[in-house]
Amino acid sequence: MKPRHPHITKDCQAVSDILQRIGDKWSLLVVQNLGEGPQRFNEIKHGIGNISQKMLTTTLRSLERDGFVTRTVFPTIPPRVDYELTDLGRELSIPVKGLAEWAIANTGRINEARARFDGIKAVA
Amino acid sequence: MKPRHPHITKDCQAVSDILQRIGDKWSLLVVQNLGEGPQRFNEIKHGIGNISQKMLTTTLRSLERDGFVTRTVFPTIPPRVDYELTDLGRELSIPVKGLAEWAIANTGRINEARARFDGIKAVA
DNA sequence: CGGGATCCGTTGGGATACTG
DNA sequence: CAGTATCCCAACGGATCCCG
Repeated sequence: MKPRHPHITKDCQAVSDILQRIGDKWSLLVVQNLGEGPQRFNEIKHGIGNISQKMLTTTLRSLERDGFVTRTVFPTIPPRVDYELTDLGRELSIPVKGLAEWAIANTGRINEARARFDGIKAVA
Repeated sequence: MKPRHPHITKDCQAVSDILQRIGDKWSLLVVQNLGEGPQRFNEIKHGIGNISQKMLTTTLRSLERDGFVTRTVFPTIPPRVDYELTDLGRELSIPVKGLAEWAIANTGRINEARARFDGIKAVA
């Protein structure tokens, strides 16, 4: 009996699950931008730079749904909408920051490995 | 002057970049499985359970390219191929583990937030 | 200003069949 | 056993237009 992986499968699926949420093309950029404090729609948009309005909307809705950000509407003319990280969002950003630092520190090694691999493939 | 985000954009893109690699549907599952030691193709496949052979191949190639796993072929009949984490792969698994533990611990809160959000939407 | 709706190309990923 | 090759569908994501 005694399988080699008692519970890691379930656990890892939880991780895989959350990673598919925040690991999309924009979620982390948005979270990082909001880490500086509440921001308006276009502030985030300009902070990121090349995100389409559609994807920013979609991403913000998704983050809101998962409880990572709050959305506050001021019924003024013109309308104003502020987005802000929740406690959950800020907690999430902690382990993410750990991964972030590793990523920043090791981007070079990954690119080297990739260049090496592609070089071998090209020769072969 | 003094922009609100001096360097976080670049850094965050590095993170976003790596997350798009290992944040796909299967990479982390594979890494976790290989964390137990070297394994053969079908061992990994069965360890994960519902992954298609195509995606396992693709995922392993990708991880190999980025220098996270090594691929060792034994030219026997029938052929045998072992996959194993590299040092880089094991290093990566450390911050990932941090995120993993957070994910496992907070899956409930995310699901609650989601149920709440969807409940509100349904009423509205 | 902050979106929603629509169209459309690109990519991810599963099923199946074939190969060394 | 460990792939490769092909087909095919669904989801992602950008562009554009419209609305309160």
